[in-house]
Amino acid sequence: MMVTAVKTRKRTLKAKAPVKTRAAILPPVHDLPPVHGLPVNQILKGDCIEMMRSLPSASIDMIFADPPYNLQLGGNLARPDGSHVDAVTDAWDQFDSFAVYDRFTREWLSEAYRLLKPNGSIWVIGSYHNIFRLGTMLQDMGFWILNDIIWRKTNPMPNFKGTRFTNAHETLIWAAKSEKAKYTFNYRAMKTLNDELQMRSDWVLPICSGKERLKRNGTKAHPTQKPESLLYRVVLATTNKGDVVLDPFFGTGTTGAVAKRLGRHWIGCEREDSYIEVANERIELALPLDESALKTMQSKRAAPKVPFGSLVESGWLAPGAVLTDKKRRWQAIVRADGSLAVGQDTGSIHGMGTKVQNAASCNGWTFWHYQDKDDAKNDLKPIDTLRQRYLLAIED
Amino acid sequence: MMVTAVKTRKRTLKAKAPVKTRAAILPPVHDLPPVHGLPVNQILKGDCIEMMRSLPSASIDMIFADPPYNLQLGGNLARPDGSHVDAVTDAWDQFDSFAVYDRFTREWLSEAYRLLKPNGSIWVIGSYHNIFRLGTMLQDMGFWILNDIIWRKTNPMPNFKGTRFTNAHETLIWAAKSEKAKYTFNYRAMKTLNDELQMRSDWVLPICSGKERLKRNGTKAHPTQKPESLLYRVVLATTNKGDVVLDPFFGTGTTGAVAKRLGRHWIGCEREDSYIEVANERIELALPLDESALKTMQSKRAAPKVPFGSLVESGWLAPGAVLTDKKRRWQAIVRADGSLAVGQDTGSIHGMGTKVQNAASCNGWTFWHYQDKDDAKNDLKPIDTLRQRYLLAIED
DNA sequence: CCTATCGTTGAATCTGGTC
DNA sequence: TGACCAGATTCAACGATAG
Repeated sequence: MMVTAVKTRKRTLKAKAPVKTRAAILPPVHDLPPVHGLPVNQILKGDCIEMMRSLPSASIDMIFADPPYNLQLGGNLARPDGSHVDAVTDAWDQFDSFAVYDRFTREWLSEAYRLLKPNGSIWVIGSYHNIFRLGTMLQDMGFWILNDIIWRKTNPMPNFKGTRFTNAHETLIWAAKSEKAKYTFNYRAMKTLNDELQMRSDWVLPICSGKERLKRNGTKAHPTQKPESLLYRVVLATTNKGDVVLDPFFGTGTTGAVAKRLGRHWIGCEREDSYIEVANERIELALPLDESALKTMQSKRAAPKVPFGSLVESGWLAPGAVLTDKKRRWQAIVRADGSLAVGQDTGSIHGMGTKVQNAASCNGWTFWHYQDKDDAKNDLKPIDTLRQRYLLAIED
Repeated sequence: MMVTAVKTRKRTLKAKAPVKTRAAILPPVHDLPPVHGLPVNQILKGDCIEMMRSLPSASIDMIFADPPYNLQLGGNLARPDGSHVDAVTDAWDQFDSFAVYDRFTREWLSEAYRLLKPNGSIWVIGSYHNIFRLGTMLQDMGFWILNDIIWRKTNPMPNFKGTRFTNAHETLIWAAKSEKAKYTFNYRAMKTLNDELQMRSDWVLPICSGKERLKRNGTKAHPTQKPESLLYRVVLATTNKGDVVLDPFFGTGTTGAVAKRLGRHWIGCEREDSYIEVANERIELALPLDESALKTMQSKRAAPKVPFGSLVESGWLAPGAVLTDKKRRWQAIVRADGSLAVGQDTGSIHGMGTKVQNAASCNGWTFWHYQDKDDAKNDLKPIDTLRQRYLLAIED
């Protein structure tokens, strides 16, 4: 079996281009010592299992794998405005059964196990369609799970038909090769990145869009391109400078681009020519992360928004409680879902405030009041004071 | 095999207690129709698998299960043949203990599958130690996963050693009994609860602490008591009033307390006397919500259907009236039979909306607009507002 | 140049009743 | 069981265009 190494174009060639790119102007940032016996900083073209078999055992420091999710989609899906949703229907995501998917998974995970150094670690990412199978198989193969990480998307696609909860996250699993392994975890770097608080297992990051999203002929080059901010955190947390990172499902090369920026070696496996081409161009141009990408890496410390319903389900205000305005002109009953009922009319705290006053708008938090039982005087307090207390209670 | 029903104490008994509880003073608010052939609103004392075997097939609307997941951590673990399993030291033992855990899981999940009604659904909760095995087994048994939900803890325990990411979440899986099942999802109630945004798959809720955390002799009564807010959302989202909710790992009865409050029947399985005692006391004190508070915002799907023709024959819209789309690109004439005419073409409000836009489908109620005479500004309103008024008018 | 509005789009297991 | 059709259903971010 032949390994075809598709090298990224040489910097010297790029410098002759008529328009100087920033990559051509800037000096190379890292000067890493070479790695012997490994085809580093290349894309290996071909089936990932075969490509991995061509590499020597115990040679890789970290593996990041974004395998097919095995989505099992029904027919076409339309948005409420009638437009068509461009779904992931590529051949590479089609498997006949869980058994077929499991066999495929076991094969590439076996190679991953062999390739990892004893103290190396692996990351896999998936959704509920496949992540449970990945996790089970990791455990059965002797990997030792260190964390499951939730990527909470700030801007997920909604559930257009209102049939389920909005699927607003993906799950990553981080595992060592054994229970006793001395894996790399850059605790200090993570804490710094997170405003001096321990980095948690839930990461709030936007999906990959805008200028970061790679395009070919005006359409997305890859259906499931991951954001660089996600890989940045993964690579920074669990590798050291000069380490070798392997991505068996390289796609458009997010892992390679981030590894290059952070001074790590990378190896990618990819079958599709079109992805390889895009990835090589991208990595060649890889620069220090741009402003917007850096910004998303910092934690967001803004106070969380509190839906009125949270007060109800957390028991701060019981369904059935009576709210009034400050002058007790109107009464409203709190209902189980956090809506208010005024006579036959129902709606949100803001909507009902607007309605009873026949106003253009209304801030329900300050308009509606409740009677505090602990208060001897029959004073009314705006429900906003409950929100303040709730915020204090849930504060980290 | 005997089923021991440990009933919650009767209200009349409670009334004789020296200290009157709130539950004793208030009249019972719900009057749920009885459920025949099921020991509802009781704790079944004993092994959960045996208890579940005593219940009839296809009798349960929703199952919430918080199974133990410390089995592989070196506690006393017995193989099915009774022999002792040594503490987990290597991958083989680890695999061995997973096999035991899997067998246990398969047994109670089989019973859960049998007990669920065809359109019922199941919730399981766990951490990375066991959730992947639960998810895989659910899929292998034919359950159809609807969502995985992340309970994002606002106040998790820090990782004291700084060796990993702070484990700040737990994972829930929500699954139907089959792909085609018509499961219950109260979309509108969830949207209302979340300030008019779709409820997402990541839920931010505090852990159970403070006054809610049940104590015995000054220490926590149960090591993993779940917050009521979590169960509140689960029960409100995926059951209807009067449904039967089963919790095979009842513990201190959070599921029962919330079910009672929300007007659902509950059944709990629990082995430990101390938990049963605490749970019964707690549920006895839980206050059911009254009818009006229990009501939630209804989706249009649940509202009675209004044929467009009804608006015409009731005089809300005269034959000959002119409808347009929002941007006045197309005009349609209302005809006496409730059909629309656009030029020579005629059809339903939906059909004509579809046709003029050359779209795949169209909701005529929101597409077609009329001009309100009472409105001084020449604003167009969707004919859906007429339907809303009609619905209010015919409501008694 | 700034702001408002409109159109587009993203790993999605995405309707239900009747004939 | 499949075809038909009434009708319910979306959030955040980005880019282009208009004012």
